Amino acid sequence: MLEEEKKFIAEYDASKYDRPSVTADIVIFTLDEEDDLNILLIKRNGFPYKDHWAIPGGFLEAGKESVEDAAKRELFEETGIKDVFLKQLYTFSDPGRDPRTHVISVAYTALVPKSQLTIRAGDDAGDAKLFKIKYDINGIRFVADGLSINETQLAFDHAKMIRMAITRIRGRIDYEMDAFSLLKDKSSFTIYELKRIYESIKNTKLDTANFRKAFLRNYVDTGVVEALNEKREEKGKRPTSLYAFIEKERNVL
Amino acid sequence: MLEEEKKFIAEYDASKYDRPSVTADIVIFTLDEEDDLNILLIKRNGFPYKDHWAIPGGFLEAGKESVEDAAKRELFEETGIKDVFLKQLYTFSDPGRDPRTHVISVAYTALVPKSQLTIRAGDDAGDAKLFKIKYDINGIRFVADGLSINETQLAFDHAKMIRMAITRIRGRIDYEMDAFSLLKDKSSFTIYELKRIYESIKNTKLDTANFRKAFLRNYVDTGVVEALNEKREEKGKRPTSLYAFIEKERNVL
DNA sequence: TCAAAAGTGTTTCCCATACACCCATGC
DNA sequence: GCATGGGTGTATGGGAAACACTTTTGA
Repeated sequence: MLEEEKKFIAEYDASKYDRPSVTADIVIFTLDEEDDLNILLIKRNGFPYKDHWAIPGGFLEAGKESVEDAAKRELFEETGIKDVFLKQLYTFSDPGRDPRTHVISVAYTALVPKSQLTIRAGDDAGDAKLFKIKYDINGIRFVADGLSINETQLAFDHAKMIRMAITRIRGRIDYEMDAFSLLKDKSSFTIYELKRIYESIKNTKLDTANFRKAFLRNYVDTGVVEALNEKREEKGKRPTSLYAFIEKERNVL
Repeated sequence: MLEEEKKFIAEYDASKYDRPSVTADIVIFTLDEEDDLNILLIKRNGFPYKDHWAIPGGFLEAGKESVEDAAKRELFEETGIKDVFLKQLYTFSDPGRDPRTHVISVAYTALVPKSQLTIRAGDDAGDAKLFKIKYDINGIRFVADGLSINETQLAFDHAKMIRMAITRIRGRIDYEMDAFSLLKDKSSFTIYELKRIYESIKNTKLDTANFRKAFLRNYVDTGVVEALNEKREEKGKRPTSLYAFIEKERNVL
């Protein structure tokens, strides 16, 4: 590096430009016992939007971490989860979206099997809960034991983030491997477990025969999934063939 | 709003959290006279990466504008273009990606017909040029009259941004309406002009008959494109039917 | 009459969809 | 037996790909 350049950088005064605050926010999807799509919301402890429900997230520690690392850190603090599928969704940056100051939020999507989730209310959250996602004419509703929240009641522009995350995941599921992230056990699952994940995300019923054929063609024949020569037995049912997902490097796009 | 909340916001001290700088960077694609895909690069006037080529961009004026508005402002300053198709690509936030300080860059993609581009070197740029995008075994090269730049020579992580932008646009072109943005005249174009755009972006040759059928089915039959009952005559060629793109609200996803 | 580009028709194959039907298990 | 869910076979239709062919123009 040139001397001149070293000098420039040493004397660089970042404060001459106004800087925004930056947060990482995470839309965490999971499936509940009934195979319905759920989302994790936390109840805000402080202002603004005190006592409103929101998606988890927190401020970037500038100079120390990337926003994705901040998201991972927050995710771990909020849910105890590590090594999770985290996908950048969109960056929200309207100057007025947070009443305190200009806050830019980079939203991420995480797909997590419920068995791996440890939900706990952190410092900033009075409560943390999984909510079923229900669709009606007025938009999306979030439902958990007794509680029913309309999307307009969420903090900040979090409803927009969630809507975007649902749209995105639905669009991606057919040609990406996102669905596998929601399996309880990626290295031993049945076609029908995977099918139920697809159905929950797309909010439709799928044909068994056709799903099976697509599964074999797209995943097994291409080597993404390996057929284990084992069966899982459950009472009252015919034993089911098991498959294993071969983990690959994940693309950030 | 509660009194308590008002007080909280009034007394909120944003400076207690370290904040990063934020920039908007723009990958501007266009087609040249030979229908090759081009990208706009500027030569940096100041440190860091002085005299290196980079994609245009600039700092967000925090509190005054969204990052997208900053991108539009920079785009106008650099190219004289307004009302352009701008798509958020990805947010880059590694703490070390800029030697000055932690700089988070939100990258955007713009597709602009060359006829609408007014290229001029701005305050921060010693030079601004359109470069042909060439692919070889070593990656991408950028070529303009005499100049040939390897992707590793670009400033910051801009090579990564460009590669991502190309991948994204290729993936989107078949099911989005991005290609229309590159037409000289969206309200009067031929099938073959559109076909050449597809070919440049995908870097392949397409079959005339099949492209025509897909065009009629996907765009004309769905009302996205209207068949004008006019023909454009050019010497030496059979007259070509003209079509008009019906502009719709654009989705940010 | 020839080159160049516009435009048409046909055939083949793959795949999505629909749906009827058979299989293995526990009770 | 029958309910439950696992698993198979087949018929249909539409679209993608390949390609041979015709049309209109200017030179």
